[in-house]
Amino acid sequence: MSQLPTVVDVGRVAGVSRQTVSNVLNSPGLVKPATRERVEAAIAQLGYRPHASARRLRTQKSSTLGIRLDPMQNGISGAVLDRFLHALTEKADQRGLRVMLFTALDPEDEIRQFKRLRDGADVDAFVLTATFHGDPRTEWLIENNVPFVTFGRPWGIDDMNDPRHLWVDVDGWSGLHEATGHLLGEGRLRIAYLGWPRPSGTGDDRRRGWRDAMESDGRLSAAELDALDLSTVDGVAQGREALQALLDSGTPVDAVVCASDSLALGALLAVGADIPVIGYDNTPVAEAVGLSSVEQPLDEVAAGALELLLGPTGGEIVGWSSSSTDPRHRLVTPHLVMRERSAITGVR
Amino acid sequence: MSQLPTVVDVGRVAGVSRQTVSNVLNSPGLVKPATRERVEAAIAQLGYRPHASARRLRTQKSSTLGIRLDPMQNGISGAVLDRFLHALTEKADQRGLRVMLFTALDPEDEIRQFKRLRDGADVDAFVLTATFHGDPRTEWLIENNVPFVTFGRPWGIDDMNDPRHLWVDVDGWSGLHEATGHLLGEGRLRIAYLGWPRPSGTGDDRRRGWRDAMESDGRLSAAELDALDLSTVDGVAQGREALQALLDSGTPVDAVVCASDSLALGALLAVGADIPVIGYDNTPVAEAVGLSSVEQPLDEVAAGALELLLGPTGGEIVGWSSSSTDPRHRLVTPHLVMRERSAITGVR
DNA sequence: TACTGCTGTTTGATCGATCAAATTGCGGTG
DNA sequence: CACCGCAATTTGATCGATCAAACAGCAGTA
Repeated sequence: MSQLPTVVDVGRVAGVSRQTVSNVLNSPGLVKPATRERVEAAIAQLGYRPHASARRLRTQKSSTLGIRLDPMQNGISGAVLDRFLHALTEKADQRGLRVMLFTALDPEDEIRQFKRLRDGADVDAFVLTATFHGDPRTEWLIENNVPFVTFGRPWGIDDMNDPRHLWVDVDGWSGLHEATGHLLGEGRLRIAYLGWPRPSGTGDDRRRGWRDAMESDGRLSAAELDALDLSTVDGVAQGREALQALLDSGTPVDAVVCASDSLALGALLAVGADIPVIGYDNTPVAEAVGLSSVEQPLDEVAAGALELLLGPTGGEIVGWSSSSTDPRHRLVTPHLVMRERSAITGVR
Repeated sequence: MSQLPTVVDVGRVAGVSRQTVSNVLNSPGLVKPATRERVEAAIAQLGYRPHASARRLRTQKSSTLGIRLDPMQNGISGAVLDRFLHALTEKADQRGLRVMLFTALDPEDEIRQFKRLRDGADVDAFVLTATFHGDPRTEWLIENNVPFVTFGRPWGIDDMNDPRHLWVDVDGWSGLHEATGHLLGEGRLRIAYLGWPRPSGTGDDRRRGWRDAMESDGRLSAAELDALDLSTVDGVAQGREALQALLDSGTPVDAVVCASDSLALGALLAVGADIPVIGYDNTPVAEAVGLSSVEQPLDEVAAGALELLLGPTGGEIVGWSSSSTDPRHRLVTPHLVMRERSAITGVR
């Protein structure tokens, strides 16, 4: 007992050869229906499972994605990566792929890990998060012909449409545009934007969403908008200070939209309950304190990443050269989650 | 070019056979030093990496740990699991192990995944989080002789010392005991405990830490302690309400210690800036708002889990039957992180 | 009859490593 | 000098699957 069954065992029970069993699993179309049923019955009877390592050795494919787990994302928003990771694992599972983790100290070290995992045939594609301009990682992957997809668009103009660079991203512009529009629709006029210092790919994109919504509303002048456009590094205390400074300057504020939940929480502490604040990322904290926020549909992001990598249905990683008509990237639209702010309301 | 080098290639360059190369990698003691150096030079020159799948096929070991990524931990504290995951990945890397993720809908489904991953030789040990009394998962793993370790002690009395059940946990009693002691040392007397409803393994353990510290202080009666002992389901709003109710009842409170950062944040909102509050888990939120908290040393937990599984140094998973003198579990002591509460102070 | 074309199935070789057994070299001993 | 024991290294077999090519069976065609 106890020895796991192999294709040979299944073949013996079903009265066919190894290869036929293999065909039932991998190319069912080749096998006569009657035979296929017999084999399938034998598989069920023996509880046969293909031996992943043996298959990988032969096919030189691991059916595994590698993803770097960051040492600790910046404060509150780290949760976003984790939710993405979960969504990715789930979607990958559905396609028969596994997700393997690794850590790295810096981009160079990460490249070293790429090499290690690729050479050991541990993974056959990578999912990257948080790419930046002139990222050495994507360059290396492209040069070495390793399939990958990034969560986050490449912010350099050249890279953006490089067909070898697959990417998925959330449309921050749209998120802030919607949030701002919602507040305008509620009759708020002087809506401030609390974001990060320029230049910041994601940050500037979100800022643009706010600004465009405000400009198409048209009631505030460019100068007035400039006054409502705040920048500070991410953090609750920083957000609070930035907004406090604005209020102290005497500028009236009807509402605030933010580039992150950390900033939003800070803003909330500064403005109190009567002025609506909308954050970004819809982190657990936002939910906990009842803060409205822009939710990134990470399920869609994960599904999109896999679709770019594998095509709409497949479970085979073929690399960027598959079909030149396939889409190369996908922009996912976030949506607004409005809340009553019950937990913090009434604090002051 | 482009074909990855194999043991044969390395052997050719070094002027030895495959097996000698293999020995250099796996049993260096068998190889004459001079030969070993030649082989190592060849390995470096060719950039040789052993093919993980080939090795696994032969040895029937995957050098991979499986861990379930939960659908979304309860609110704020989800971050704890994520930090553990990171620590685990890092420590596993150091021992040449990989971490593979999977998802499951419920314990039964998780067992199905165990089977799948084990049969496919994808992983050879599992790390479980959040075990509960009479957990079918640990039972299945024990019965089927699959090595595993849990983060979280089994709360059933029988299971606690089952030598086949390896576990690591954080000493919540000690964490609350220290937090309470710290506040007592600062001259606070009427320290409330805000925790979860009984019965809760972790929750009751933490409560006991507070209670023991208060009792050995001795200045409050049992009845007074009972009045300061609060229970509510986890959440910011719930924590705030529970504490508000206590204050409304006229009971004076000098400080609050909590079973979670969510509850602590709620408490903080209820009591304001002058009364110190200490949370649990030291989540990013606690850091963001400047809340004191009990930090779980997840590095130690992860390292401990691997040590139980593999022994102090090894990279081989041997299962629970290794040596009967090895330790079966480990209790890690958390430590207090005190903060000034700069972000929330002054809100009221 | 012999030959072609097709479908369904089987056999031989292979992926890259390790295990187990065989082999070589060599100093020591009766 | 033949032989033993030991250390260092090599050779043959194997892990479980898939690929590539061969093969059997059968219909259609000349």
